[in-house]
Amino acid sequence: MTPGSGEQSSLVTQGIDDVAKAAGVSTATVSRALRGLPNVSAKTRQRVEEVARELGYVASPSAASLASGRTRTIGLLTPWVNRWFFSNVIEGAERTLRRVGYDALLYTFDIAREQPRRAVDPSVLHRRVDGILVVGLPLSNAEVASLEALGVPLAFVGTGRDNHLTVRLDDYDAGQCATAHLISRGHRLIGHVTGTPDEEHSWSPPAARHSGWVDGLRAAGIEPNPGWEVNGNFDVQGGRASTHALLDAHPELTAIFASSDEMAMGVILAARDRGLDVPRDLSVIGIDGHDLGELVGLTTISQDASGQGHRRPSCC
Amino acid sequence: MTPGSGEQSSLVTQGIDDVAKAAGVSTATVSRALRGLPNVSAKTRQRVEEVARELGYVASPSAASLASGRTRTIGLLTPWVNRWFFSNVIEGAERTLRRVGYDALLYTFDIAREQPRRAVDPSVLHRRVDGILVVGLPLSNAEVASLEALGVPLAFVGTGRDNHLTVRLDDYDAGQCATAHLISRGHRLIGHVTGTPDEEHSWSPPAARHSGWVDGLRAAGIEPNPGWEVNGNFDVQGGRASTHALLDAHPELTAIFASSDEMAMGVILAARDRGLDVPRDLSVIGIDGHDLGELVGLTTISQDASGQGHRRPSCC
DNA sequence: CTGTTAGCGCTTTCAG
DNA sequence: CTGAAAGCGCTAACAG
Repeated sequence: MTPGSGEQSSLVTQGIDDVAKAAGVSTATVSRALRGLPNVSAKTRQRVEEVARELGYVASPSAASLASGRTRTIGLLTPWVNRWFFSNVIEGAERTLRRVGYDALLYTFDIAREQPRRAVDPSVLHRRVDGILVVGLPLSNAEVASLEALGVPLAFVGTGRDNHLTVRLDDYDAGQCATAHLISRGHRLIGHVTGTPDEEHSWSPPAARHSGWVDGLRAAGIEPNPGWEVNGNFDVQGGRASTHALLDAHPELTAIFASSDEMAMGVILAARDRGLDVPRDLSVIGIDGHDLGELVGLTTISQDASGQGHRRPSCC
Repeated sequence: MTPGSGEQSSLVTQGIDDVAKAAGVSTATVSRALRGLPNVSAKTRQRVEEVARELGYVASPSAASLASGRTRTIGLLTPWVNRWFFSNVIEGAERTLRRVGYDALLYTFDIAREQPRRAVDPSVLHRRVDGILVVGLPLSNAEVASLEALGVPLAFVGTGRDNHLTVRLDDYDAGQCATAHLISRGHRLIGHVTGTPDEEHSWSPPAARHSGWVDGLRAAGIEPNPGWEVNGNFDVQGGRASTHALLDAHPELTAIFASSDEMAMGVILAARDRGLDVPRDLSVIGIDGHDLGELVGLTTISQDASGQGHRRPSCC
């Protein structure tokens, strides 16, 4: 017996030869006809398509990949799927990819649990994808290099440097804008809840937003106190816990700029825990445009996340 | 030239033969050694592993799939990824699958936009996955049958009938419980915001929760008024809009049970729009255990979504 | 325990 | 425009 010949119990799977035989043409012609290649006469193509439909023929993706070297699959690298920004980008990307005939393979890397997190292992992507979309995952130079060594196009959304295909917010600008907004409302003592900060990547979203905050304050003649910033880990509970720490140390703060809406909601929760009224006692601003922001009176700088997932140029 | 021989520019890709040659064994032995099969001596395995590592060898998934008939990939079928329940299940499932060496392929079907939605097309999954996990997507009998015809294991989370491998909440019970809770607080005029209702599937989560609401009311001697229920489309804005319609028609309602936390938040937004205080003027209860529920004083019946994604038995 | 060998089911030259 | 044929890179009998 040869491998792989175990027939699927409930289904007689048709191969390209069956179609060729039934249509009275060669397998090469079937292949060309079904993939819409030129060099096939209209009537031949039509007959092949008809026969294929009758037989319920669907090409084997593994066989096609092996023979062609293309997988018609894009790898989605992301730290989380259950966060607002990420799930929206992923959903937008998957829909767009499927529309153009590509599959979306999901790879998550939890960057919050382990610090420093384990490096992205490119080997799982080896010969498995035709392209890689990195969603909101700040990578080290070594990681980028290892991904590039895979020899497939690499694109970024929400993070990534100028030398790559990138769709992202101007994070520096957003941070500055948020800070300026609070200053315009009369605040001068403005705290900052950042995501996972890492000194290595000055271009990562939290780092850029942080710089925006620093420069926004300085532009108003305020020298940011390093003690005014805490790490909220990009989630609600992290934002809440870090805000408590922040306000314990600096009860004088009258406003807080959080790097994401989810952390901003944590800030609001913490404020409530402490009996503070938002925005009377404490103003809060975030970044994202989270659907639930309105529910809690959150001010936010919004970004079109699913649009960003969509906007990725197809890589072929 | 043969197909697929286009070398990746930046990388000389090693094949199994290179490893075999370098290790002084046959390709079959390399294959066995690297996959951890028995019938390989410890020292041979060790040498093969070492050589493979040195050469940076990673097997081609398409070649392995074609030869073995297995893809080591599970298809995740879901209507959305940007909703609380779904993203949590997907994230849990992806992590668990990767840990056991499986890839997660994402397939979304937007069931809200089109009514009735287009049927799930099984051909995209044909020979592409070793198993299918349906996440919160109520399928028709015909769809289930077409998926089963693929000849791979099928599992459900959040929906699915008893005759399948299923992980889900007891939705009927949850609906009854939520209703009973409101009744115990003295409410008798209790509205219901459901998700996408479809008469065909009495076992779908919204339908079962709806039944729980009906029976919960009846158990207290209250006859549910069909006008007390509206469709909130499982999202915040849908919950909000439908609540306005509901309260326009039935301002006498003092409590609302929503089939999901996201819709419940929409209910709260609508209440605020109308100047109603929650819970003084209107009590609201949802189902999910959404992280943000606390922020708005939402009562909820929680379910461990990422745990449900994890709990799927591996299919091999 | 290990090697030999025949495919898995396609795609792509190359020749007509 | 179409067919023949040679692989793509592995896995799984089978024989030793």
